[in-house]
This record gives sequence, structure tokens and C-alpha cells, in this order.
Amino acid sequence: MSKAEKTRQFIIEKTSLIFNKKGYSGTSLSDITEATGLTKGSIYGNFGNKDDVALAAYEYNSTSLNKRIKISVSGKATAYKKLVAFTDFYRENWKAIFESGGCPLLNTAIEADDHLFFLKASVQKSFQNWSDTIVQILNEGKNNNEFKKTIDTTYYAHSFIMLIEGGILLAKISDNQQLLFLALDRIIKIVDNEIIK
Amino acid sequence: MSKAEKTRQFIIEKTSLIFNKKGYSGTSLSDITEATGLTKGSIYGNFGNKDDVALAAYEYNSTSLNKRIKISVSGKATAYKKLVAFTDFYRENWKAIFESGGCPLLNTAIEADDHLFFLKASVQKSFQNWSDTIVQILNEGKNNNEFKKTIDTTYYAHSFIMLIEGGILLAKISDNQQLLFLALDRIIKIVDNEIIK
DNA sequence: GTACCAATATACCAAATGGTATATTAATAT
DNA sequence: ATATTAATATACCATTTGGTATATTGGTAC
Repeated sequence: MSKAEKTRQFIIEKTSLIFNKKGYSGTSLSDITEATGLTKGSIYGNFGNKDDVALAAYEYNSTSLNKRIKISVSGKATAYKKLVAFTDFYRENWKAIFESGGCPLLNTAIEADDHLFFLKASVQKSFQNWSDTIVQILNEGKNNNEFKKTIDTTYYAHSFIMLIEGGILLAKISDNQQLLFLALDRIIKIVDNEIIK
Repeated sequence: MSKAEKTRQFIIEKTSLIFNKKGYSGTSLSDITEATGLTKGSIYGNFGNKDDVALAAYEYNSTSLNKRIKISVSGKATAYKKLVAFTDFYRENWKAIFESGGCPLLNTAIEADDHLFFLKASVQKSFQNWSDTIVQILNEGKNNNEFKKTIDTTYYAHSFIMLIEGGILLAKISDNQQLLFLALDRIIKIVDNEIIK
């Protein structure tokens, strides 16, 4: 990794939290220089403009969350256990997630879909990727004879994502994590009642 | 209504759409003067500062959505029909809602809970109010012997709100209204399977 | 009709915004 | 050791930001 690549990574890591908390409109260049201790010249030597920093910070936020979820899920013996691990991830990490500004996909989607269009494709991809991950687990369950063969995998993937995002939203604005747990319980209930054989 | 009150209302109505689309950080004073055709002097004659305009615009956006939902629900004969009407409201109005920037509660919650704290109490109140409305319908159903007496009304109110907000989020960023309908179908499924006698 | 007050416009302010051209420093290859 | 290049800092730019003091206009009561 060249020095420029290191600095680029350094900038992303130091600003990702701010972008997730204050949003992409709400984060200024002085926020960026303050957080990194670097000057504008250095920022613009490594990024084309502010949007590029924002996009890189979003990519960092979304992929690092995704990685952590995948680690929690991987290694579980059955597809069912993977789905439980997936919800447990949020039960165990809700506090850290909330303190770092909440789900980056949720936060960024709001800004991307009517205003900051340069972020939209990236956020769409994140949701698609998330959905694909869940679909994969559901297919694994079908193949293992754990889950019903008739289930619509993308339908359930989308349902779970909605419940989690809605849960995070309501829990965060209400300062009540139980509301997120409610959504997670509902996901497991759906798995138990509709998906498992 | 005095002239000042009229102008105040005029400013709110003309800017509410911009605030919902661009967010409260993303909306500038020049956006406000442009949308209204008024000057800064006039804006600051009617509001203390930009935050006050933002807050008033949010209140306008959230209450006007709430009013429209209440109109759709009211007049229905049974509690069950009221819940159906509530989901049908989104089936019928999703396009208009999406074009005006999506759900103001969702949009504003994202900015309010880590950044623009002056909005937080107001958004919390909106969610509380929404939850209360659903709880009221559920209680009505209990009293009418339509719904099971044992159900936890706030639990279901929160579940429905999560599904709708998650559905709006996913549908909007994916440019696919079917994803919202999926959430609405799930709500009716829950009513049919768990709430109705 | 005029005096008075409410409402709006004008003209200004300092600070912050995103961005850039150039200077300086640090690293690297020869 | 030195030339070259990569990385960062400095110093500047025009524009926009939110905000305000003052001037002007419009309406209304007497």
C-alpha cells in the first residue's frame, strides 16, 4: 500500500463516523480536515471532490457492517442457525451501531433517493447485496431440507430487511432498543412459522 | 388569520416540499427565499431562525400526512376495515408520497437522532401519535369483539409502523413500489392470523 | 387624511463553504 | 548525493452561508 493509498484509507476511516452521523449534506470540508488533522490540499490530493470522500466513506461504512454480519453468520452449522445469528448480531451490537449513527444504508438511502443522487447507485447495490446474502442462506436451507422448497426467497429477504431497518429507525428515534428486538423477534417468528419445515 | 399568520403559513407551505426532499441540512435560506419569492427580511420577520422554519415545515409535513390517513380511516364501519383502509391509503397514495420525498417521519428521524437534535422531540411525538392512532383502532376492535382481547396493542402498532417505514425505504431506494405493497400485505396477514378473532 | 404600527425589502455583515494554483516537504530511484 | 516524483501544506479564490440593522411599504384605526 503506497503512502497515498494509506492516507486515502486514513481519511476514509477518520471521516466515516462523521458522515454517518451528520449525513453527507451535513458534513463539511472543515469537518473532514478537523477529523483527519490534514489540510484541504491533502484531501484534494487524494480525492477529486467532497462527493468522492462521501462516497468512499459510505462504501467503507456499508461494507464494514456487512463484513461483521457475515463473520457472525459464517461457521454456523445450519441455515436456521445462520438466520438466528443474523438477528443475534443486532441484539449484541445494537448499542455500537446506534452510537455510530445507525445503519449506514438507512441513513444514506434517505439522502440518496431525492437529493444526493451520486450516492443512490451505491446504496441500491448495498441493499441488493444484503438481500442476496439472505437469499443465499434461504437457498442453503432449502438444499439442506431445513426449509420448505416452495418459499419465495427474495420475498423473505426483503421482509427481513424492512423489519430490521424499520426496527432500527423506531428504536433509535425512541431511544428504546426493545423496539429493535421486537422486529428481530418477528423475523424469527416468520422463520419458525413459514420457512422451516 | 392576520397577514403575518398568512405569510407564515405561506412560507411553510412553499418550503415543506423542499425540506422533505433535501433534508434540513440540505435546505438553505436561499432555497427558502427562492421557493417563496420573499426576501430574507420577510422570512426572519416571521421566524426566529432557519431552525424554526425547518421545525414548522416538519410539523406541517407530518400533520398533513397524518390528517390524510385519518380521513381515509374514518367512517369505516369496523376496526378491521379501518386497518385495511390504513394500508390501502399507502397503496393508493404511494406515488404522491414518493414524489414529495417520502415519509417525513422517516426522513426527519434520520437527521434528528444524531445531528439536528432540535427536531428530535417533534419526530418522537409524531411516532407516538401514529402509534396511538393504531392502538385506538385495535382497542376499538377489542371492544367490538372483532379482535382478540389478549393482544398487545402497542406491540402491533409498532410492528405495523416498522413494516411501513421499512417498506417505504426499500421501495423508494429500489424504485419499486411492490416492495412497499409487500410490507402492507404482511400487515394484513398479521391482522388476519394474530389479531382477528 | 393622517398618524401609527405591522409587514416586508434593502443592504449589509462576518464566517464558512467547496475548490484550486502554487509552494514546500518527504520519499524513492539512480 | 542528487534528481525526480509523490504527497502534503499554504495561501488564496469567488460564492454562499445564516443572520441583522435599517429603510420602506402597506394596511388600519381614528
